[in-house]
Amino acid sequence: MSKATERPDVKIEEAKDKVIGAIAETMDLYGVTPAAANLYATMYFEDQMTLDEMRTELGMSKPSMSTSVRRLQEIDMVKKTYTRGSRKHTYTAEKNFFRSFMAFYCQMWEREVKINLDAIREAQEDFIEVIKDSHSTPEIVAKAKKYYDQLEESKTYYHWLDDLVENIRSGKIFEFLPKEK
Amino acid sequence: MSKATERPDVKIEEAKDKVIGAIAETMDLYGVTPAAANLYATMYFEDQMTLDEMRTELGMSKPSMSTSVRRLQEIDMVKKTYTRGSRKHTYTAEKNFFRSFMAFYCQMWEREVKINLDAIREAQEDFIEVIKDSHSTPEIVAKAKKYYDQLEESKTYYHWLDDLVENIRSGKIFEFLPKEK
DNA sequence: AAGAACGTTAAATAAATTCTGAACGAAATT
DNA sequence: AATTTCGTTCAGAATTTATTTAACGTTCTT
Repeated sequence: MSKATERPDVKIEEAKDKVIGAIAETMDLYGVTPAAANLYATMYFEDQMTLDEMRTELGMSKPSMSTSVRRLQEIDMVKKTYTRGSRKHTYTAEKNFFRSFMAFYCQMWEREVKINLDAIREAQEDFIEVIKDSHSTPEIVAKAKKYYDQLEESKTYYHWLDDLVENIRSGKIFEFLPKEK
Repeated sequence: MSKATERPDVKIEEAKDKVIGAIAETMDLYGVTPAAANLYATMYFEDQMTLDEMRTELGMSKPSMSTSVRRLQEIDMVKKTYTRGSRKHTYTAEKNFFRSFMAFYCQMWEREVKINLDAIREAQEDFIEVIKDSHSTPEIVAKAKKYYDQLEESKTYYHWLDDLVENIRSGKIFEFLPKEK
């Protein structure tokens, strides 16, 4: 069976599937399950979907769709939409990849900054105590100083990352890197 | 047993462990296994390590260290170092987080751009064929046009991402976002 | 108020990853 | 050449993660 003689409606679905496959494949970077990745990619071509539509479209269980769509909402790649009349919840995919990018990475990077800076602050306090401790041998003090400085140095990176997040959130990044070339 | 009366050398190890825990925790974002994350975080405080040192330090098997260190090399977070005299391979962790950041994200984003742009190109060709196909009904043609335009629109994002990668690789990003504030 | 429609939770099953022990191969030492 | 050292590959075990079936609670409909 040759592709050239294929019915147009079938050909459309196959073309969509190529893109759906690519999006889903690269979404592992976003730390979502395959089900969630496939779901988002499928929704990318749909206006809005209900849980039941998702289930029939992807051939998966309803709880699976329920948890997947919740995860996608957490990273702001899917929004719940109000549809009057219908009792079923409807959801739409964020189709603007710039917004998906911004929402996801800002969230993740902020988490990275917070967790690491908190740990660094605690550790640096400990190192200072060791340095001031009269029981510490000169070797121990030297070691503590070395680690303290290494952490101090690394803070530059986390502050930079924080700055990056801010510039992405505010849209200022697009002054430097315009969307259109 | 109170922390205040703790021996300095023990206190140093505990302080290090706080940071090791934080780094390892946030490294899930980098798509590495827990073993690899722990290994990198441990190596962050070491000059260089051999496989056997890793094994004893983390209390894991040698094959596990071998695969972990290979994965870390793939994303340029660990480099193999030549140590004369020793037959054992030695490895050092990339301690400059800017370089880790750049290497990892540029690699991942380039992959995302390539996979998706390839799929988009193929799909757009298909949509054009459908549009030109005399067997296509007006509804089918309209649908194909809609999808074609949606993909065309999304290409802006991938080109921007490609541009971002380029500016990170070249270091030009730091003209806009300096490392030191 | 009873019943149906929805979505979620919980427990279980299934699937995929990760890790280990054993065997292997290459390189160096004796 | 034989033996040891070192790193990797491979097959299986163990753990974790993802998914499903079944039951539950809520809200709407009649």
